[in-house]
Amino acid sequence: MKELTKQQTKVLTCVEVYLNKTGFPPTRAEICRELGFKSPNAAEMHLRALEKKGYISIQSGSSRGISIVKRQQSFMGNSDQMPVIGLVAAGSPTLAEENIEKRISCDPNMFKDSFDYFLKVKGLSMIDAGIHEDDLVAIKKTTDVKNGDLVVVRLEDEVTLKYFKKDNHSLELVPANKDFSTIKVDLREQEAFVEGKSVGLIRTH
Amino acid sequence: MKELTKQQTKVLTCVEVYLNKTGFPPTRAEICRELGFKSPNAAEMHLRALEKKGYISIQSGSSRGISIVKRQQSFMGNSDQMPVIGLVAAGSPTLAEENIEKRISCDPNMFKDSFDYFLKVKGLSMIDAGIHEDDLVAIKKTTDVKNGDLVVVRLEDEVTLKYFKKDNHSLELVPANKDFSTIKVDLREQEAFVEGKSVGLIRTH
DNA sequence: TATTATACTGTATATTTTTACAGTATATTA
DNA sequence: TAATATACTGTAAAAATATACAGTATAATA
Repeated sequence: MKELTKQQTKVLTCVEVYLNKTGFPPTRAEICRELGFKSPNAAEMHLRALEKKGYISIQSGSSRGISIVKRQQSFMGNSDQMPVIGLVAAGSPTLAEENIEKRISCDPNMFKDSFDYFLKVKGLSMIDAGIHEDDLVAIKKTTDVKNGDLVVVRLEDEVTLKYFKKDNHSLELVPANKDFSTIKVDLREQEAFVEGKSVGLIRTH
Repeated sequence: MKELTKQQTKVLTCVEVYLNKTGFPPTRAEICRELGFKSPNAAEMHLRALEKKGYISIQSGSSRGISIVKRQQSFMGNSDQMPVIGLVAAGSPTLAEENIEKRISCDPNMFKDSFDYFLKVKGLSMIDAGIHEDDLVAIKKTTDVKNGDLVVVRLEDEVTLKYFKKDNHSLELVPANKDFSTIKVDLREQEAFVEGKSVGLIRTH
């Protein structure tokens, strides 16, 4: 399979996302709107290139006649088997097979933001945020977190789910339970690794 | 979900098959060709009926703007567009199109039990159960509920989400918030309709 | 028996959409 | 330095498409 240029990749992704969202492919004009092009011919040319390289096929004369031959990412019909990882006291929550308790069939885009895995909550430290033991918190792997975000942070071998509050060299990991106390870290003395942040939660009744 | 007529079923299947084959939905004319109709209006009418009954949604003004909401056959690892209904103070939470706030792509079997729709929570009456305002509670339509279940009950025009507790003729709807009081109903005097029970919850952070 | 729902045909038109053609600009390769 | 590939703008016209309107026919329902 021939390699794609940067813009061709953008267009292909745009088509995939649109298809994922609406259930039907975009028109040339819609691709332009999405990617900021001002001429439908811009989209047309990229689509032709994608067809020539075998990534899509175009039904000539049909509106929205684009079908994707080779997907970049596997959207897998909207439903992936998302892994569930136990929030173990020790160690980083890795996606290694032995840490995966089970998998749940659901859409990685069911929340506002996409996510990578579920973390199964242990303990009651976040109970006042409505987060119970055994709830599954959807975690997006990222280090881009803001104060107030619900984050997964690793301190040495300890992994914890808390509210994030950082001020210069001072990091505070704030629980939502008055019986627990805030974890305070001086980042000049101790390292802290942000593993990700919560984008949602699911609970089985 | 309302039942389909024979011809509506044919049209829905035709759309699914076409989509499966080509990757994009058919036009009215193509549906006609496929099913032997001689007027595009025949297809149009059936599509309108399918939309009204909630099986598809039609993007008005867009060519091939059909997306399938509810598939007839369920495939493995299926992902449906599950409706989200606002918990309005008055009236039964019906699946009529005007009550559907939006739809979320997810697996109807992602919880232990299957479910039919999401109910968007209003108010704080269940806060101590970790159920917050705007949480989406997955509701399975059933009247088969046990004491202690989290249920959706309708009393006259009032719909409420509470814990279920029934003893002979006495029904209690118990909140999880000390600022709210239990609703007590004598079933010999007032009717109560169990709309369904919660099988799970999702929350977007 | 009148009314309503289902299930179409047939036509027409406004709108959407594809797609061709004529250019411009820039970076890379020969 | 010329040629080539990438990456567009801008315009326009032909074709595809949605969709409204006016009918017809039939079976079920009130």
